[in-house]
Parts: sequence; structure tokens; C-alpha cells
Amino acid sequence: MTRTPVARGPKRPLKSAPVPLFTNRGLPMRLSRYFLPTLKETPAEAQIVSHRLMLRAGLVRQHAAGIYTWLPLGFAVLKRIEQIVREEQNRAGAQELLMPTIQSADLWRESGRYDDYGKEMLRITDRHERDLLYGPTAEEVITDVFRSNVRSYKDLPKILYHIQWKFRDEVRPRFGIMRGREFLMKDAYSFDLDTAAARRSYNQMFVSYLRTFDRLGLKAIPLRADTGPIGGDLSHEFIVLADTGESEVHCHRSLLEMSVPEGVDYEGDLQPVVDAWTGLYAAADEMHDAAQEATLGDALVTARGIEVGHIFHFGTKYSAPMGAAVAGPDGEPVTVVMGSYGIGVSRLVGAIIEASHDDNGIIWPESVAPFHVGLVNLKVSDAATSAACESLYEGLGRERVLYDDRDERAGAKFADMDLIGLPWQLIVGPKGVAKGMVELKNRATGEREDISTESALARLAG
RNA sequence: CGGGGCGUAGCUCAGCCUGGUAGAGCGCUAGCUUUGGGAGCUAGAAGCCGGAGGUUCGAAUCCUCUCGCCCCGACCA
Repeated sequence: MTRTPVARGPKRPLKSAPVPLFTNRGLPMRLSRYFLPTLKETPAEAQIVSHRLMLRAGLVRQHAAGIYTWLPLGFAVLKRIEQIVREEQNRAGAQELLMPTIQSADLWRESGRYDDYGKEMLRITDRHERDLLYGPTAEEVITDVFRSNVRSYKDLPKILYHIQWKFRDEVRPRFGIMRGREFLMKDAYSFDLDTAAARRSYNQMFVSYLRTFDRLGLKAIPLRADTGPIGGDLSHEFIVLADTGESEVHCHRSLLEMSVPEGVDYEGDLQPVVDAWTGLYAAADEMHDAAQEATLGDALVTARGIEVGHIFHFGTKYSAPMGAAVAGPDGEPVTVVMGSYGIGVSRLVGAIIEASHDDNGIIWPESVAPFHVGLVNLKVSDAATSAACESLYEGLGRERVLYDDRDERAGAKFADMDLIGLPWQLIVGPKGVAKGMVELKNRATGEREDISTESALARLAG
């Protein structure tokens, strides 16, 4: 059979299609074309809720112990979280750069950590028998960059960060993505002339963490953490509250009700904010103080959570051995004081699910949801229903919409939609379409309402 | 790294004790019927039973070694 040439339409200018940074990051998408392998049953290896749901909802697949492939839907969430972290870092005055994953062992010998770090560090040898390692953190690299490029106190302060994959060869990876060996982390490093200035940097990061977790739809509690040999009170862990969290938190009730500062002036004095958040009793299980808790009475609450951030002032621990100094105002060299500030970006995906799910699946906070709305065509074979869906799909085009146009039964579609947890479901069936009505369902509350297609569009656009 | 467990179809698992050449449910493909909360029937496709060696006429099954994964503990973003 010969093919008739396809007739070409009239010449018209190329439609300027949006060019997203990541193709799965907020473009409208048809489920029939999307790579979303959902599972009805739970794979045997997954024990905790977030791991189970991440596998079932088609977010990730395990590659090896503690190492995962991010599938499109999971990758979209990861990127959204990463972007929020980035925006809040930038807002606080930190500057993004990108350091390598593979690092030279020589740098780590300078800081003395090459021998100290132990088996958690994945060591690699290249073809010239040079010792390399897959970075578990980046203090050495950033200190090296700093010392070879910054000469004067006038260049301080600086906070530099990157969002990069790390590897720690955990003895026992577990909890899916939450305790993997390979993980995505935001790590920032501050450089200051003295401890007072370092505290300002610390406070900036502290406040930006409050804002970051808040934007992610999480309730985070800062806990005073062990500072090791450095001492002082400049180290905090940020614990995100989740009923299924792995660690226990004891804290003052008021801490849970405290509101996160808005419109922060990061150049201003942040000490009052930090004081407010650190003034109330809060301790991890292993650090808690029964005597102090007794005085709290009813104000004491015990909750569960997941550590998602850790900020740390470490003075000259790396700058001294590695010779990171600048000329001070008097011309004399001053060893810079440093701090580091981590956020477990990939871990946050799991933490958010732990904090926000129900029996049917994930419930994404709006800010990180891979799509804003799931458009559910209940009867693909019905011309009117499909036409209505197409027009809604078109109308919602600038929203993040996932259109379930698969020829599946209603039940399967509802189950999948609940499982992947998009904030809104727009359900379109023949009965409603006949009356010009669709159903809008809120995933978090389960509330449904029948509304006209016009108001559905208006609601979802607003 | 100590202790325990598991590797059989894409997923969940049975079969192993007592050797005789591989099964179920779900999923997948096709057809018919269904169609608002994971449908029914029929017919299919799909597994060198994690790998290597050994015992045996014969091994998913017994023995040895090995690799992988999971759980508990110690350790960590």
C-alpha cells in the first residue's frame, strides 16, 4: 500500500512552545503518555510509609541498597523542593555555586579527615592510582576555593552553597530515600572575620531554614545539637514533625504554635527571632532533661519527627589547618571562622510524605506537588465527556495539570489519583457533563463539590 | 560490624520438610460483556526457581561456596 503524502497545512509561524528547565516540571501532561508506573501492591522491601508510597506512586525505584532512580513524578517533586530551598537561600544572601561530587583525597589529608572519616567515605582510585573519593560533604572543597580566591577582610562575609549529590556508605541504608547512601543535599558554608560576624551568618541561615520548611508545608522545630569540641550554642538540628518520624522530640507546647517570620530583612538584626525560637525547651530524645521537663508541666509535649536540617558553627576547624586566612584591617592575616548549613533535599521528599499522607496515599502540600490538579476523565469513550476534558485541559494549560485520559475504569483512576496525591482532582463524567457540571475534589480534606466547568477553571486558576 | 530473615513470572506469594523437571492471585496482551471508588468471562504471553560447584539416574527442593536484598542493634543529613 502506498502512502499518500500528508497534506501540509497553511504556512504559519511556529507556535512558541514554553521551554521549561525540566520537561516534567509543571507542564500539562497526559497520563496516557506519562511514565508513571504505579503499584497496587506494596513491594516487600518497603517497611515505612514514605518508602511504600514512593514505590507505589511511581516516584522512585531502587537501584541498589540505598541508591535510587528518580522517576518523572518523583523527580518533579525533588526539583520543586530544591527550588524552594534555593529561593530561600538566595533570599538570605547565600550564593549558589556547584562543587564536584568526586573530590581529591589530598584535600582531605590536609584537614586530617581522610583518615578520620572511616568506611562511610567511598574511596575511589583513578587510572593513575590517584586517591579520590565521592564527597560525603564539602568543607574541604569550599575552604580550598575560598583560600585560593579571597584575600581581604573586605570580601567578607560570604555564604556559599550548592545543591549536590552526596554519598555516604552507610553500614545499613534503610527507610528508602530517607536514609539512602546517595542523597541530594543543600550545603552552605559561611566565612566570617570573627565569631560575632559568624553568628550573624548563622542567624541568617537559621531564619531561612524556618522559612524554607514553612514553605514546604512542614512544621519544623529547631533543637539544640551537640557541638562537639567547639562548644557554644551554635548548632541546631531542624526536626520536621511527623507522627511516623524516627526520632522523638520533647518540647514546649508553644514552640509548635510559633509563627514563622514573614518579610524578613536578612541584613537586619535577626537575634530576637533566633532567641524566640531557641528560648523554649526543646530536646531530642537522647538529650532530654527530665528535671527540666518536670517544671514544664502541661506545657511539655512529646512528638515524633525527622531530622531534615543541621546548622553548625565550627570556627576555624578547617580554615586553620588548611590555611584559609584573609588580610585584616591592620594588614595582619586573620584565619576565617566558618559554619556549615545542611538540608537533606532528597530526604525531605520522604519526610513530607511521612508528615502528609492517609490510607489512600500521598497528600502533597501545594508548594511541592508535582502537578496542581489531576483532571480525571471518567469515560474516555464518551465523546461529550472527552470533549469537556479536552477543553478543560486546554483551559488549565498554564496550570500544572495531569490529565488522566487513560481508558481505565473509574475506580482505578480514583485510586491512582489519590495515591499520587495531587492537591486537586477535577472529576469529569458523563452525568455531570450533560448538566455542564464537574466535580472538584480536595485531596487533603476529601471535600467534593459540583461546580460548573467555568467556575472550576476560575477556581483552579486562582 | 554483630544478630536474624528472604531471593521462584512485572508485583504479592505458594511449592522446598518428604528430589521426579513450576503454580496461584494481581498486573500484561487479545476478544466479548461491563463502566462514578483498583470489574466479569474466555483465550494468551511471560520464569536457564539469584549465581557457581557438588550429591543423585534425576535438584526450585539436599550439601558447600558466593552475590544481592530486607529487618533488629551499634552509627548518621
